[in-house]
Amino acid sequence: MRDAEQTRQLILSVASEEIRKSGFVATSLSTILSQCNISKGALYHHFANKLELGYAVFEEMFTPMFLSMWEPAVTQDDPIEGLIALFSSFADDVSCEDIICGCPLNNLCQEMANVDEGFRLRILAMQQKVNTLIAENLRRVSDQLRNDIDFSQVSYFIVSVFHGSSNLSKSTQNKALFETVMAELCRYINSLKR
Amino acid sequence: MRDAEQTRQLILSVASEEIRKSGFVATSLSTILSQCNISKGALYHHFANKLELGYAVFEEMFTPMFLSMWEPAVTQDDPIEGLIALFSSFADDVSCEDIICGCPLNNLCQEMANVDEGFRLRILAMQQKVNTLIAENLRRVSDQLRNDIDFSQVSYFIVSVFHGSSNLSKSTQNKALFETVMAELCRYINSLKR
DNA sequence: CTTTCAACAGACCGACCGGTCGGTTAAAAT
DNA sequence: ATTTTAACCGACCGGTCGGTCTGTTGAAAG
Repeated sequence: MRDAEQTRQLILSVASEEIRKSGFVATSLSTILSQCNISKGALYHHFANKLELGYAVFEEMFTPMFLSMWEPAVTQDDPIEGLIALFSSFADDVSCEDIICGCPLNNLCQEMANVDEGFRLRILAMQQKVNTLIAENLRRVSDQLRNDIDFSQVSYFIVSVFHGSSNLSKSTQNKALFETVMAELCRYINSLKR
Repeated sequence: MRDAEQTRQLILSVASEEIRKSGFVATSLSTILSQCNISKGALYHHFANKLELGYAVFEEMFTPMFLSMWEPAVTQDDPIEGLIALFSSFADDVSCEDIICGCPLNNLCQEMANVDEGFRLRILAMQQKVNTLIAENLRRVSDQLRNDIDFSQVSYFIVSVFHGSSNLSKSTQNKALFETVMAELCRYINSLKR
């Protein structure tokens, strides 16, 4: 009957979904508890406090999510085509609900970076990891690209567009705006080729 | 002695600064009251509730701020040079504290667009106004630009980069990253020329 | 001088928050 | 069969929040 690890995973799963939808602060423990059908005692048996739960969600749920999104796109033979395919398919496949929620990394950065150092450092590490991932894979095919490219700069630029557009789209509640910006982003990425 | 309008402006001023720094939800009325040295009765004499205060801050403080930032840049003779000058000077002049706070429009969009319809519609209107402003002024000089440009798309793209980069920079707590992305943005804008 | 009312003061309220703690239960170890 | 303890329960706590309401005050109008 009792399975501590399963309970822990249930908490992480429900908490990550709730944080994704409502943010960290707005997510109340009581909401998580009722969705999990567990008591407050159970939650505090597995996590020291709300902040530690948030860190666990970031590390065990969000981090794999980010990497599984960016990594396949840039590690393939042609990272340029990989990124274009990623953004194109993203614009096609993303649900209206996802648009409303936005990217969890971007959301948490905005909400928590100034509030909690633990979150800030985790977010920073993740951003740098993504940036390195993109930059190094672009450098890998630098012979196919213009020779005036600052790979790190371009990489941060790309991520900025992605996060900025997903944020902009929150006010329209539909993905039309997101698709528009992604189209321009693909055009930009294509212009990196020599 | 008593000056109702002055009190109202004081409240708006303190509230806008606090919302800019901490967001709408995290800004408590007690903080505003103590900074204004007024009572809760005074605040509720001028504003029906916290939400109405937030709307007033958006309309009377933030909206003029946004317009005064974007308008002069694009309405000048050469909007391309205007935008580049804007982003360059912004990267130079912005304080570390401003970076940490981020753009109020972007912040409110992220925080409130999914939570309150009143905020969402106001933010949406502002975004569309800025987009129209940029797009129409680019179209004005379209003879100097490439002929394959979708002005609205490019305009949303530019704003996305700006907001995305100011958000990214929150995790680093310094403006180096912001400067980097602004540099790439200026390069992108230059590439619009024919 | 008196009246009137906008402008303000601040005690108070219920709701909700994260967190604590003593008690219970189920299952593994002996 | 008994003991032990990890896993879980849920009542309770202090604190903060937005919001209400009664009362006071100052200045303008009559």
